[in-house]
Amino acid sequence: MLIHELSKITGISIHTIRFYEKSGLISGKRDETIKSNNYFHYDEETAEKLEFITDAKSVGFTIREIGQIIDAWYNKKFSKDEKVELLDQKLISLEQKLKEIKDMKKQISKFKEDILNDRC
Amino acid sequence: MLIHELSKITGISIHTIRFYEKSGLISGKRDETIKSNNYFHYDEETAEKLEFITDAKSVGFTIREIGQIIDAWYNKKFSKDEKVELLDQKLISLEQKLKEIKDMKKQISKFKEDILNDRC
DNA sequence: TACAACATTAGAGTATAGTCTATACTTGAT
DNA sequence: ATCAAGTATAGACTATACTCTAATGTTGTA
Repeated sequence: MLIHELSKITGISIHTIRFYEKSGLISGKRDETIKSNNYFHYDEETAEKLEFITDAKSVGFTIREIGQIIDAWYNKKFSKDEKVELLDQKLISLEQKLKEIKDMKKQISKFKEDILNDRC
Repeated sequence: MLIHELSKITGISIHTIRFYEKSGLISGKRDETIKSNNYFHYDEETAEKLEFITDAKSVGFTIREIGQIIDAWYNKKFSKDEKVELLDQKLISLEQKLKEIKDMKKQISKFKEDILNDRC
């Protein structure tokens, strides 16, 4: 599929898709049999990656981190050990975020109780 | 205390403290009895706010959101109902973040299993 | 009194993550 | 053939959250 359709099915703007392409998160392929244009073609896998990117952004991973995770998943360049180590790191950082959010929930709940009980 | 000490006890740079001051998150008081300078004076409460800001930033709240929470907590301008409603909103958004992170943990764990079992 | 260490403001610079514009070429329907 | 709609690249612009520099004034200790 071309970028327009990829944008339509993922809900991500064409500009943003191009930005992710430039950032190395995804990569369309050029059809060498077509000489008249330079259009990028995208597959289902790219659509999956874009969905992952959306989720990963919302948990606070940076573009660089998301690139690393995608590489660990799709890229042949890295050894099994390297991939597993990277994913383990990310799991640890997610565990940390989980704890921070739970603590923040407690803190804000306490704020709320104090307000309800006129303690401030 | 002056900004240097506030920086030292919170571990937040003077530049960043001034940035938070300009952003309205904290506000030092000028000592009107001292005519010779314009120095800001900070209290323990400000140090507490800065600690809160650090925690809130790390769970992904923006400066604007953090300002709202601090206002709900310290500011007399808002009604009890307004304050509670804001904090409830933030609790809901934390609950959402919690879910997203748990889902991401599952997804990355699955990636990891697939790599360990040579399914990719 | 000298001077290092502290304080202030204004504004410039940086990094991240987009978002948009300009220019130009290609494709597909009429 | 025309022309709207799609595609590509380069680069400008924006927002957020700092981070730093310059210029200038104040304070405290030797």
